[in-house]
Amino acid sequence: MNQVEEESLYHSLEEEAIDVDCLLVEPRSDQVSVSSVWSFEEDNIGRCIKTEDASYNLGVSDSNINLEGVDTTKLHALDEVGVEENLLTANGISPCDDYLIDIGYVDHGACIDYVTNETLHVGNTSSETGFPMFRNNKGSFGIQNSLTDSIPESECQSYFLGNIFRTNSKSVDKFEDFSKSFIDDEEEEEDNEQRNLPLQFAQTGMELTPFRQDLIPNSPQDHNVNGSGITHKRSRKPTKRYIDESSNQSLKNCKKRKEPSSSSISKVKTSTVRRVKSQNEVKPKEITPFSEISFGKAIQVPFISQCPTESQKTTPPPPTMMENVIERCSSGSEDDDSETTMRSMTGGSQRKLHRLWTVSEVKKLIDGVAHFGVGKWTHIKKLLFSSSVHRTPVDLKDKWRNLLKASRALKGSRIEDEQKRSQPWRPLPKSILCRVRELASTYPYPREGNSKILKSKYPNVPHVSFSEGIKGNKVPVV
DNA sequence: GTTAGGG
DNA sequence: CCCTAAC
Repeated sequence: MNQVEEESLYHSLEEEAIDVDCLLVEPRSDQVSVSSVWSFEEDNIGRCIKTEDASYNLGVSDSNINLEGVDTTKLHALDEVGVEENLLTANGISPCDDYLIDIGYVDHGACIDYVTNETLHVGNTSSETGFPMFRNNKGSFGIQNSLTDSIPESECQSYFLGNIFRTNSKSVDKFEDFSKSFIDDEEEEEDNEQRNLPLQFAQTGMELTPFRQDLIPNSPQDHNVNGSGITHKRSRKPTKRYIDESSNQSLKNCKKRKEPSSSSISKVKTSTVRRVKSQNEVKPKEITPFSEISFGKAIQVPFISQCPTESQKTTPPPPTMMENVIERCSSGSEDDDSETTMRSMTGGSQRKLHRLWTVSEVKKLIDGVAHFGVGKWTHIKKLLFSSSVHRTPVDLKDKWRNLLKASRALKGSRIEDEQKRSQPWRPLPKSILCRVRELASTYPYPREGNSKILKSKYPNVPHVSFSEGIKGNKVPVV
């Protein structure tokens, strides 16, 4: 292809890209946008985009949508059947209620997915479609249920067991805990926030980004009309943190616009995020003229350069939501009777949920220390705290440290009854503290009176009383 | 990846 | 609970 041809092609592509961009930034005009997209694609299939791409952007993974048999019927069905029916969950919750009100474009994609994919099955849905709302909590879970309506229940269960608890290889009991925690979980407000995610997500245009990417740089022969055998990596839904940061970002941008001199697109540094490992890279974004000054819309992914030579950066996939899911799943289990949900919002970075240590947890920890010794936090975690996911080995270590402190304090002031008054914040039974003290003498915490405390004293001591019998395997020979 | 220790 | 150095 010579250069002239290339240029003309790029030029036309550029125009069409602009059109699409207009579509993309108007997520609320539901019917129009969807049908327009299809007609657009119908017209330009030869050059610009292949069916797979379109379905990709609409959330259809294994698309039955052909251009010839264009889906007027399907789209009709979409309108007539009623999306809510399709998405109604097994437990009666319709997760799309909220979505459908607000989202429009993205949701239509999702709905098309359901309507057209007659051969949809769980594995496909989960692993390949990457349906943006899937990895969420309740809502997405419900969606998943809806997808599996026609599927044997065992299959669904096996799916969840296989995927959610893949690493831990839990029993079905865990699954029950898991699902229970979805049903009667405690944090309503977080749920609400999460439900709002797709709205913002749609408005940011994040999900729509690949559409334009597919549109621009590829040469015609790259567009496989059949779209067979091409797997796309799909952009994921941004995490809550991402949304927060983006919101802050957009607020900043809005402020800058209001301020007198807003001539240049200032490089707004991302608000200081303490945990850098969540690579939510928020790039400075240009506010498109279409965007309202609202949270989500202000941070739409800009259609930066329509020049095809400049490769557009893909928006970084936000970190997985699995962590959240797992945390939720564990929250229903065992001893989380008293669990405070203090969230300190320090500048956008969220602290981990502060969960008070229950007595049973402390007992387990002490047991573990008695069995494995101090410092074997991962062993203790794996064996005794495997069910409570939110307790990390570091947590165990910290707790043990605090217990030691407490036990020393107890030793100092020998007034046991006044425990409640002197230490109202620690309603630990004195028996436990006594045990901690005993263990502390036998298993001296590293560097904390390490050398002072009886190095010579071999731990054949009476600390066994708590859990009947140490198996004698790991006695710390000092 | 784990642990210790300071914050 | 977070962070980080040290291992």
